[in-house]
Amino acid sequence: MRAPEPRRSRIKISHKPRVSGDKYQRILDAAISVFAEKGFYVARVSDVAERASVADGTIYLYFRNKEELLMTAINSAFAAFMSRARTELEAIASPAGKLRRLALLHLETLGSNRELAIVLQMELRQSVRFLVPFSQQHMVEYFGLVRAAIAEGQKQGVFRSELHEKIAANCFFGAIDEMVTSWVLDETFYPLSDVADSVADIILSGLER
Amino acid sequence: MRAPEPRRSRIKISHKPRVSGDKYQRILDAAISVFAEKGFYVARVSDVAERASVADGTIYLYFRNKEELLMTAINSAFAAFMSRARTELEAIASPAGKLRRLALLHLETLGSNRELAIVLQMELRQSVRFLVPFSQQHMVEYFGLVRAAIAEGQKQGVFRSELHEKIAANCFFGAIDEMVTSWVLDETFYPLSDVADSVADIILSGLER
Amino acid sequence: MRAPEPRRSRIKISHKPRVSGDKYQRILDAAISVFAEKGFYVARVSDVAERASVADGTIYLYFRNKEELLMTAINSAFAAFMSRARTELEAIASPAGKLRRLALLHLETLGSNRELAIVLQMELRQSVRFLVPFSQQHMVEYFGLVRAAIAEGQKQGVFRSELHEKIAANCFFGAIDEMVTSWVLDETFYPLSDVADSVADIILSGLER
Amino acid sequence: MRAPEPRRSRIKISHKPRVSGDKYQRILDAAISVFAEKGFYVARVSDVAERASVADGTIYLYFRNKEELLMTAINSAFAAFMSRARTELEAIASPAGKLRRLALLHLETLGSNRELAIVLQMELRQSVRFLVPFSQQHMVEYFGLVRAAIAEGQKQGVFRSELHEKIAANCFFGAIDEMVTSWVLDETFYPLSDVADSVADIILSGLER
DNA sequence: TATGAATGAGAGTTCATTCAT
DNA sequence: TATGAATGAACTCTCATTCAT
Repeated sequence: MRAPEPRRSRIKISHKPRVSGDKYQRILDAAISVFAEKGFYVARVSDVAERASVADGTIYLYFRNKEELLMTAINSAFAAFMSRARTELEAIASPAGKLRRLALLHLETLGSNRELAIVLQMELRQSVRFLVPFSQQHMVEYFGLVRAAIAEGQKQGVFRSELHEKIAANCFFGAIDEMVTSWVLDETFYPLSDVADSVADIILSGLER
Repeated sequence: MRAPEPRRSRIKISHKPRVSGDKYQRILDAAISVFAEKGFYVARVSDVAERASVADGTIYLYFRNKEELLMTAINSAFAAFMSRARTELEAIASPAGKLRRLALLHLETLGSNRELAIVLQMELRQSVRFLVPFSQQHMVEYFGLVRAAIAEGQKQGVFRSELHEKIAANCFFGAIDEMVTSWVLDETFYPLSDVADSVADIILSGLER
Repeated sequence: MRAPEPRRSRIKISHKPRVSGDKYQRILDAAISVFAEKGFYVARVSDVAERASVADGTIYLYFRNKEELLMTAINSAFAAFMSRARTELEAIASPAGKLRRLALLHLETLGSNRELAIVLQMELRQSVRFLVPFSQQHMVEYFGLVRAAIAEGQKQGVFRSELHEKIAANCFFGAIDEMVTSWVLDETFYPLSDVADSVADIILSGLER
Repeated sequence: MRAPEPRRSRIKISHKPRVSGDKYQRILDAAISVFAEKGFYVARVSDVAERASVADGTIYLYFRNKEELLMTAINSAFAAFMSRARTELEAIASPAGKLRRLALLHLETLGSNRELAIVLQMELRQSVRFLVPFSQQHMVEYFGLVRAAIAEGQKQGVFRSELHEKIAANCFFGAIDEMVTSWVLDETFYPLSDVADSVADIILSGLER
């Protein structure tokens, strides 16, 4: 994902490496960090600016408003995850293997970026309700991967066919998601990815005939 | 839970039936309703007052501030649920039966009170992070019920003993929780309790040896 | 014109004399005064609040925003003038007498309230262009009085009938208006109403056959 | 009026034809246009820059600040008008003829440049109050022409000598000015210069003995 | 000369909370 | 107990101006 030109600027061709790209990413990182720490509504735009070592006004060169800053932060993180997930899952044949891989990927990704995990657990949920359906789209995509694997497993006869595919997907996602939540709230920062196998084990046992 | 005296009241013995209890509960109901609709931060105290047909200032006779209003609303709802859950579970012997009953109770309760469901899904999570550990306590209690049932099942040999009890509890809770979330976000309001069996089925199959 | 209830308040019946009316008028007066001194755009809302001895937020109990504050200030002043003008002109039979009276009234009113004069000279003009056609309406009414008198004079044969009524009205108004402007800009505060006769004399001589 | 060197330019002798003059004038034109459209305070410097196809910063090479940009724009337009007016009036002998010519010139000039008319009607007035007495000077000069003609007419006995020369000048100017204002606000863009004769007729009749 | 990304002071406005009634 | 007008701290966002390139 390329850092865009500042919003107000007219297009210009520059021979020197852009520094703005740097700023754009710094603001995004600072946003994740600050929103994770304080929550979207409690965080002030100037907190983000300060953490990004940027003037308040600079943020508005890149983002229309505070909300867009949150959305962009969430989306770019989510998009990166989905792109990786899609690629990795393609290489795996068995539905169970796919789900197992997805669980690991999910927990690894968030387990290695606690701030992002917090923002996704807390703010994404809010944004799904209130803000643009933009972010809802990501969840739909994610669930798409899960449901496809489950449906395929049912067709192949390895998963119980009497289960409703959507309910099963919710159980799968919910179980993983709750691991993240409890990890986020936990004081002792054990490696989140360690539990991936256990979770996958329970859910897959529940799905398999 | 008893409706308390307004905070600032001077000591006074009244022979008239309390109308304050009425107002107290109306404010609490209005709070759930408004917070569900707009979210805690977007909702204004005056919105709650208006929905409760009460003056803005009246709210501060019963609650120290906006935050306490949220906490109290969440807690009173949660306490009611936990009290019922505890009672009902006592009457059930088998660990699997307990979990099955809990799933149904959880989904029935929230499925019959959408606004409450929304507040718990969205605001409880936030409050667990930021506000008093007060609300965290409830979660701990809830998980206590789940973990006790799982541990008992393992001791009885009906649940696989190699599973980490806490992880299993997370899977159970997460699966149910995600059903609520997806129901809350779903446009089509199907009866949430209908899925209780399916969810319990998947998770229990995953737990049972 | 009655001072309205604060905007946010729910209707309430009070037996005590309202103090808010006091505040409403104080804010309006302060607005005229501050806008006269600094101009609408340079004046800060907090300047108005300070001059009215009121908190910043109080202004927003009575006015939706800064612009509405200006509009209301202008309109209430203008409405008072127009109401008086209409009444007085009714009592006068001859068209020339009416115009002469109007000139005096105009110059007396503004000459005795320099701040109002400034706001009308400077801000009304702007508002006529940019803001609601609300304020334009007032000008149309004023010109209505002038044009009616001119038309009547032409019908009676005392004013030259070859003159375009609208152009004549513009000359009349423009001459008076310019007297106000030059008085507003002048350092020496001579009584503005003193020049009413001279101005009326010149214009009426120009109109009469 | 010569386009000056950009303010911060280092001394340098250039053999190439000046393009800067081009930019200087483009900025001035853009300023008139944008200020006419939005008003001085609502217009942003970047609006002017955009309309002049120039970078924001470039404007500050030629003008100290936004205010100076307005003042210069007004002054250069006014100066051009005054220079032409002075020349033309010299060639006319009779005071009445001079005033008649001035009315036509005024209405022709503004009638053929609506944007300039708007800026002068709206912004000049403001600037006369708040900004440098710089612009006031122009008005004084203009009035000087009018008053000289009136005084001369009184000396020659063609204008009524009992009239106060300054009041008469105000009537003359106010009448013309109001024609411009009403034309500016009017939707139907009739030729402004067409009314010059009528206006001059009314005022001169008022002045003549 | 020219650019436009960056700055940051400062504006309008909101709203949780108070307190006189 | 109850009210709601009043408060003012604090927020988001704008935009004139600067300066490194």
